[in-house]
Amino acid sequence: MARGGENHGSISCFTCQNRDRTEWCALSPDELKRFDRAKTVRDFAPGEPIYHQGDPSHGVYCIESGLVGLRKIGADGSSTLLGLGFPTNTLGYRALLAGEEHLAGAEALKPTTLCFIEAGTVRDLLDHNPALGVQFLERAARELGEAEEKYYQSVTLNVRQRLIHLLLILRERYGSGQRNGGVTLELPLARQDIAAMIGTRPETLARTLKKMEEDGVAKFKGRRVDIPDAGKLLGEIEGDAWL
Amino acid sequence: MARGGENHGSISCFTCQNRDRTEWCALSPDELKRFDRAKTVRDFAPGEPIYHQGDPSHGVYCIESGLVGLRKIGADGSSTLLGLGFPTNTLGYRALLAGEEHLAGAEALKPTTLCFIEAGTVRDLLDHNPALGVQFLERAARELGEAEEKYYQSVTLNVRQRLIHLLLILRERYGSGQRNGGVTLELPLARQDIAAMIGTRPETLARTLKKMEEDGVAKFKGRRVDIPDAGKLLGEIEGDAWL
DNA sequence: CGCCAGGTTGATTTCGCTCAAGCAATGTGG
DNA sequence: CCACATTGCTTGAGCGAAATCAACCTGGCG
Repeated sequence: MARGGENHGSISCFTCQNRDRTEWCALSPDELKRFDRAKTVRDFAPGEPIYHQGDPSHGVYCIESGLVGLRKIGADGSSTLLGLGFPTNTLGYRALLAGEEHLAGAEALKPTTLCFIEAGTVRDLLDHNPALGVQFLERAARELGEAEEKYYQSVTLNVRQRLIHLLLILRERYGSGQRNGGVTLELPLARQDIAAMIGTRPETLARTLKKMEEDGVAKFKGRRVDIPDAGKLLGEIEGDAWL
Repeated sequence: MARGGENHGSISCFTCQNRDRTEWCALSPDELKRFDRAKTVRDFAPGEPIYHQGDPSHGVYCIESGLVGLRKIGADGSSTLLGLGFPTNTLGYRALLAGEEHLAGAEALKPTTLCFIEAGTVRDLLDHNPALGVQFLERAARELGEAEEKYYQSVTLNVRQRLIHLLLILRERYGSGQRNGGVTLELPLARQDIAAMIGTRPETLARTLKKMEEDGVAKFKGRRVDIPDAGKLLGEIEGDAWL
């Protein structure tokens, strides 16, 4: 188990590149000052837990950089990734606002830096700045739509189609186009975690990857994926509502 | 196709029994007056559509009485029920807040009365009353949790377990306890729709029901269900996080 | 070098879907 | 009132997708 770094006070919300793409863009300069003073910055190594499934919410976590996974462990020990957290995303707000426990645990999947803001501070800001509430409301509404869509896909699509959907989402962040119309991407996830993301087993995933290689729609070498013709991938899932 | 009733002005928000269990409890008397004047009341017969999948959101619908289903139709014509709307629930707020189309269509499953509030009015109230936003925020956070849980169950549980979860939810509203510790419930749904709720086919559902009867855990006569020992049902899904 | 976690492969089984037919219950028109 | 479509539900047979169980690679890494 790798150890993550400790606090480092070097990061300021005022210089944060992400800020205007987060909910916190609604804060006034005064509020931002308060927010900046109240926050705690912390680094996490891959695999390191951020909070645990079943914990009450102590506050929210704003992702500065890296990648985090929301993992739910079943009674039988099986693990499912309910979602990913990217930079600019705020984690843990759901449990805080609903007054519930965390449904899933959060852990770093890549070296990650995030800012923790204590529950009381969040609630206080929320009480005094309606615009912040609106930001979170819009965010919650969007995520609710995504969650419903994910459910719908899980009951209507097979493993191969679900995998393709995941690849297309990851392409937006980790993909790089190529001259010939193809795409290459460096996956941020291990096989096990890809399986956990689409709700299947590693064995089934391996077989699906192999079949896709045989069909010539993608090539998988370690975490590198080559997609010669993205259109062919899209063709396999056409008919789906796409966002 | 049965025709629903027309507008009837007889219902007032001031005498509405449900009001303090809805988001609109946050409205001031003044705002409520405005809300009451702006609303449109309408009856729907079973099967009648309220709004359609893919429509932009024109406003929200507050369920006064009855039952509504949120149905998503696939490219192949298959239908999935993404959720149910009970009295006191407000429908259509997600699409409005996220600025998206309706992911699913809404239709009455039982004779239903609901109040429509036009988008502009909702936005206006939201802008002037932060407490209303907080109400919707809490609601969205709760529903987000439910949606994630539903997704999780769809990838980890089999048909029988998903059916049991549904029965336990319906028991809360349609169940009546019996002297001997058993429960009887009158399902508000046809077989097809029960199947659509748990993401399976009617044939599979029929087989599952039969097996459960053979196992003596429940008896299904039409829409009436008899559960001699609720503990036995709970036993089959124990280990799950329960709310 | 040996160990171990992660990944792949193979054999088998289970679950749920598809297709097809049969069977009430309900409705409709003659 | 009866012949008959229609619709919703059940049953059966066969198939296919994915889980399971088990073995075997592979590439770090102490």
